[in-house]
Amino acid sequence: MPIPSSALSDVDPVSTVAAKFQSLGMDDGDELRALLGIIRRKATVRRGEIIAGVDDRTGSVLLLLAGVACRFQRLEKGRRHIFAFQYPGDFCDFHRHVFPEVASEISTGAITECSIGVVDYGDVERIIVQFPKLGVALWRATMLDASIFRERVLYMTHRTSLACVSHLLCEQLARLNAIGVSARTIPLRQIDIADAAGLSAVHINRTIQQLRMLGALGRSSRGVKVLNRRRLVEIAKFDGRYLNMSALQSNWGTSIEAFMDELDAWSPIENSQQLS
Amino acid sequence: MPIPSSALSDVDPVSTVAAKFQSLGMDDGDELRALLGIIRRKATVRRGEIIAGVDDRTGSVLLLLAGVACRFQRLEKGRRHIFAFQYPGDFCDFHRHVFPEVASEISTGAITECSIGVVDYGDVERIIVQFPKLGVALWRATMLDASIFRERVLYMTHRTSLACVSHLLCEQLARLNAIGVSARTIPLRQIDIADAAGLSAVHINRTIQQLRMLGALGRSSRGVKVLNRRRLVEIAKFDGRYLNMSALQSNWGTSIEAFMDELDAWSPIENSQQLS
DNA sequence: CGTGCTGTTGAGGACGATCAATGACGGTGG
DNA sequence: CCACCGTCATTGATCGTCCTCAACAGCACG
Repeated sequence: MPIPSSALSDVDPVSTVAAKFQSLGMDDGDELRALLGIIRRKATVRRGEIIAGVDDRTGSVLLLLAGVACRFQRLEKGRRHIFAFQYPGDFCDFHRHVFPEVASEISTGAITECSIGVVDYGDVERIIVQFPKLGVALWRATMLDASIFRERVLYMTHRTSLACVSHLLCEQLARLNAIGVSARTIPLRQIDIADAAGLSAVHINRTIQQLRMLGALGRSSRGVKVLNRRRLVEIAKFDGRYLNMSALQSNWGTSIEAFMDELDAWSPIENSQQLS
Repeated sequence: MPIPSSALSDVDPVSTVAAKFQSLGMDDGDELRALLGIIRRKATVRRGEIIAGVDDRTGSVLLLLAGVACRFQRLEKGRRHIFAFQYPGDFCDFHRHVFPEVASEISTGAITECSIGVVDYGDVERIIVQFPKLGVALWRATMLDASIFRERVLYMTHRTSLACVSHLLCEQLARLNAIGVSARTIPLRQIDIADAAGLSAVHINRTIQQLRMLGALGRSSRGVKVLNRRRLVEIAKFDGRYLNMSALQSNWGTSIEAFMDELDAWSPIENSQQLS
């Protein structure tokens, strides 16, 4: 039985960006080539560092090529709110160039070590004029972000922490899956989950322990280890359609059944303790 | 002393759309004329009715010309989550045309009687190609929506209900102000506020009573009556920069001081009971 | 081999949900 | 003109979730 499991640093940038574009409704045509063609250079950012800070005034758009990043805002008392997690193929900071007046407080940080592509925003404007469909695709990317955020807020507001956290984890699994990464460990600290879910780290810890007792999660020194995706999906009542990721994996979303079958094929249930 | 107070049905569609476009970084040039030129017809929707439902499959984009609308999603048990309030000049349902796969569950409803302009989405695509700057402006409109939503979520997650509700009300005042409406009554029911803030209607009621005792609000049979904006802004710690509404009123945002001075000039403090 | 970050556990308290009933108001039809 | 009814606002009481503070354990890293 093949266990597809590639680390996040192994992803191929080109195919990842292509997959992302496919999920935005573009085929791999001239637009994709044009976009890839304007990547000027690459950079590496270490875990915990800022990729794009509040005060940066460069004309560069950043495209995440490997690793996991997050868009966040600092609040008073040093707290942090994470609006979005970002994976290879995602643009980190388009908002800062398209509408800088409005998104001024938002930074992007590296959750794991990240590799990023640097693109000149002027070049983006140029190829948007050349390929109007590309402009619409980038617009759609913003709407996809909004959709993901809306769904999270729905869970934050109207569900228990158990559903909220499990849903958040399902989202990460789906997005990792969409870029060809089938790892069972999600590289997020409990603090990251807390700041994204709007809950305290203490409560996240207790919720994760509940999910462990339900057999969905396991223990892991760094990151969250998923033992049983099917159970996680059940607990979260996860329906991935809002992610529009039919491109790489038609199993998520359209048919939960097929999705779960496929998952269990390579994700044996190792642990099934009951919550007493 | 002049009391500028125009009802929402009195707003002039053209100048309102123009103001909106200005806040998106466009000048009133050919793009605006092109956009206004493709409005095919107008329609009226009564209070409480659906403007754009989940299953509507028309090729028409709707542009709110008068009234207040909201973008919402129905949840189980008949509950409703309001993602955004919409005012004249706002597009109601671009997401449904630009990225229908992802925004499928979202409807738009009329909070007050609404007048809407109907635009053919094909026409929009056509003039976007003709005026690439217009495409960017619409992209920016989506980002502005996202910014407003982010700010609300920040308050929902990290503040008390008092700050959350007062902030929500400040946002509505600012947006009304931006389209030239200086009414002191916000046409939202407590239920609407509850569904937007993610709180129960009962709790909203108690929070509003607190704001009344603090002298910020008054009583009103329908809608929320604002007695003292300055106090409301203080309570909310409202900073309107995230709305990017420098166009019509430079007083909001850039300088809270000037903003509050200007407000008090025409918003006399009628009621200043103390919270015992 | 320390040192700091991350995860874990306990106890107490505050905020907001829920349920249920009542009041106030406006619109409608007889 | 008045009776009726539905919507919206209001109030009280109880309960649960999650926060906060505080202390400690364990691991990774230098």
